[in-house]
Amino acid sequence: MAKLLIVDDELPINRLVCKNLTLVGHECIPAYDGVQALSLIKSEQPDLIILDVMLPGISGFEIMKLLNSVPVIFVTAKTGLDDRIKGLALGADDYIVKPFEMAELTARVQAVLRRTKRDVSAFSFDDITVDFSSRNVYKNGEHIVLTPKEFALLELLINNRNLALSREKILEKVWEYDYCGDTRTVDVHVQQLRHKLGIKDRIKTVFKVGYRFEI
Amino acid sequence: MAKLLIVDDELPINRLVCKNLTLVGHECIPAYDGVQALSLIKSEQPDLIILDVMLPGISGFEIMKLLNSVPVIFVTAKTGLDDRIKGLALGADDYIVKPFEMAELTARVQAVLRRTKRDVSAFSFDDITVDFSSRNVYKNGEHIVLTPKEFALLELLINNRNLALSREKILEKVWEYDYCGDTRTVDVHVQQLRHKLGIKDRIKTVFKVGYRFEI
DNA sequence: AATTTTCATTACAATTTCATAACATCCGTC
DNA sequence: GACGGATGTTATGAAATTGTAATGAAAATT
Repeated sequence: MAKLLIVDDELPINRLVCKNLTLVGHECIPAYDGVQALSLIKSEQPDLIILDVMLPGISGFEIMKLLNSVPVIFVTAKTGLDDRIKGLALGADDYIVKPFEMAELTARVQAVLRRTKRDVSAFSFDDITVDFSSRNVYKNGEHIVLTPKEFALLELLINNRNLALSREKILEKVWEYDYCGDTRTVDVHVQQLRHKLGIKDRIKTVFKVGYRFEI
Repeated sequence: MAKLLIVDDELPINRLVCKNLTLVGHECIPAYDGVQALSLIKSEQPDLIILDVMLPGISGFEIMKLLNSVPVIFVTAKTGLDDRIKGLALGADDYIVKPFEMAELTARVQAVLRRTKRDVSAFSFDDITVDFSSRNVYKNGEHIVLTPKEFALLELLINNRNLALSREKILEKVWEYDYCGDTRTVDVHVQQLRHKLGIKDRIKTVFKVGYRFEI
């Protein structure tokens, strides 16, 4: 999960990009012109900027000249070679030409985030942070040690937050598919999670069904 | 300026790429198939690899899976979205589609080299210094002798610090790609590193998964 | 060829995980 | 409020996983 600044003056495109990148877990801040972008870069300190070249007022190229260390993916309608080279020469981390497929944009975003080490595939709620890439969990900055089953269960709950998960479903996903154990096993692990994380009301019991992680 | 490995089985293209990149001041080493590429990566330790996907023998994708920290620019004739995403997901630093203009390739090479500029030929933590260029390790100024496997493992851990690395991933990267050994081998080498470097708590075990180097 | 070094494998010890059981408490229904 | 089933809580021992040291084969060096 990373904080992204989406700079594009075309409202529908900006919306679409934001929506898609939010869906894969990022926080997206839209900006619709160069001046707004510069101000948001200062105040929000995004991890990555997706920057349209053609902007009212200050152009994308000029914005990039003012940047220092923030990674940038350039977006433009121009397919001319000069523009691409200009973008890369200015220090862009990547370049994508309109019209582009959303899948390609998200792939490029992930690639840039990975190599600039700015991606923190983490999930936070209350005073708890779950870092999936390092498999660490913190509560108030303090490290919480989870066993493999506990971590897998927490991961499942987070990925299906606000959904009621049946014990059977949980068994199927966290344990082996054909595992034929007591469903009470699930209960015990849920209690363990509640205890270790100190969250009583986030993991709700759905009577006669299973559990639901509410956020 | 930099040492580049050009991997392409089509002789004229390989020649052309080499020629152009040599003209802008790089040292170019050509490779014409996957096996040759792997061997040259080991012996020459290039700063950047330009990698064609379609190769006789081992594919470009498979080569990339085995790489650790060397930057890669993918070259392919396929314009399909899947291939592009696959390349980026595997950790490619850039992607270029045939046929491409030489000016664009050289621009992308410069861009990748600029942002991967490895000014850190050494890595230090606690009382330990790891010098990657000379492959020396010091603890309190005292020289620590590491075997090749141990050094490769340490390098992998440092390059992926604060990430949970699975035993399979470690085997894949440090050992040969088709090596089919006991995963306990990884454990033994990790213990050896912990012992030699005198770091017990830096290399954490991630139960049921593998290890994580914390810094 | 002899010596040294590297390293995969093995066996066993130490540790961790986790399913189960046993009992306590809660919930909905009557 | 009483009942029965469902869930919360805690403890325990077996099983799985990892730590450790030793061994001998293979590779590298002399």
